[in-house]
Amino acid sequence: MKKPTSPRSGLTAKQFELIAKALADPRRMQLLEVIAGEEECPCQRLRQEFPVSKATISHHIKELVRAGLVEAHRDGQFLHCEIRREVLEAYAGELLRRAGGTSKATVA
Amino acid sequence: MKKPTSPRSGLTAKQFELIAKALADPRRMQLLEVIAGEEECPCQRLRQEFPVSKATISHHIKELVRAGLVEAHRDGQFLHCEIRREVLEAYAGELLRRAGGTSKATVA
DNA sequence: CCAGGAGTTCAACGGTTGTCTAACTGTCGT
DNA sequence: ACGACAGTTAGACAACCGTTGAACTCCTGG
Repeated sequence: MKKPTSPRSGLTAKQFELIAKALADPRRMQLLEVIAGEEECPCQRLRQEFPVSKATISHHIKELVRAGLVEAHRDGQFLHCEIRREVLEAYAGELLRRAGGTSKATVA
Repeated sequence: MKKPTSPRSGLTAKQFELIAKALADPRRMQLLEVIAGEEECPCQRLRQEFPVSKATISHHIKELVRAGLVEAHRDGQFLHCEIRREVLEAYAGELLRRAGGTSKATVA
């Protein structure tokens, strides 16, 4: 058995965990907020916004992508990040579904 | 400035962060699920459910309480845990509010 | 072709954290 | 009062993670 919890939200148990971990770091959350703020947010923008090295930015973006929270396309030498709201909403929904109990908790 | 992000959901920025971290650990999430499953869940129950030492359980519960996700009352030698759905829902709401962007994302 | 900039990868360091055992506190039944 | 049981605290250890600088690749403009 690989799926103890039924992914009614379209989220794998593993993915759910990855998202939770991705959201746990404050800096990464900030990055996500900025990415969500603009469509097709260039990676460069993030560096200007926060006092972190580009290696760190790269690392965080990789994690966000791994969690499925953002999608990254490469445009020449630039990398554009786009948030995947569906996934975030699915996470929020699954969260309430797991611990919501009596509350029907339907999101979005 | 102590509040860069306005807590429209009633969640402090700090609390938001605490909740995110509390939710990040898979085991803690499982504990929360069990707690949410029953009202007034006795601490003992959790030990039977998972193969972890009582010290670990105690630690996790402390974290959950610190995040405001559960409330614990002591009844004699027993400790009863109760989930605070309002807080969980507030977290889910704030999450979508921060990264939801275009989506209105109203929860509960 | 070459110089420079954008992003990735690597090895390393420091801090955080989940887990344990062991000792402790507090409560109940007898 | 004693012993058994529920939970807490302290200390220690291992694993993980965020962060960095440096070396690397790839793309672009001249």
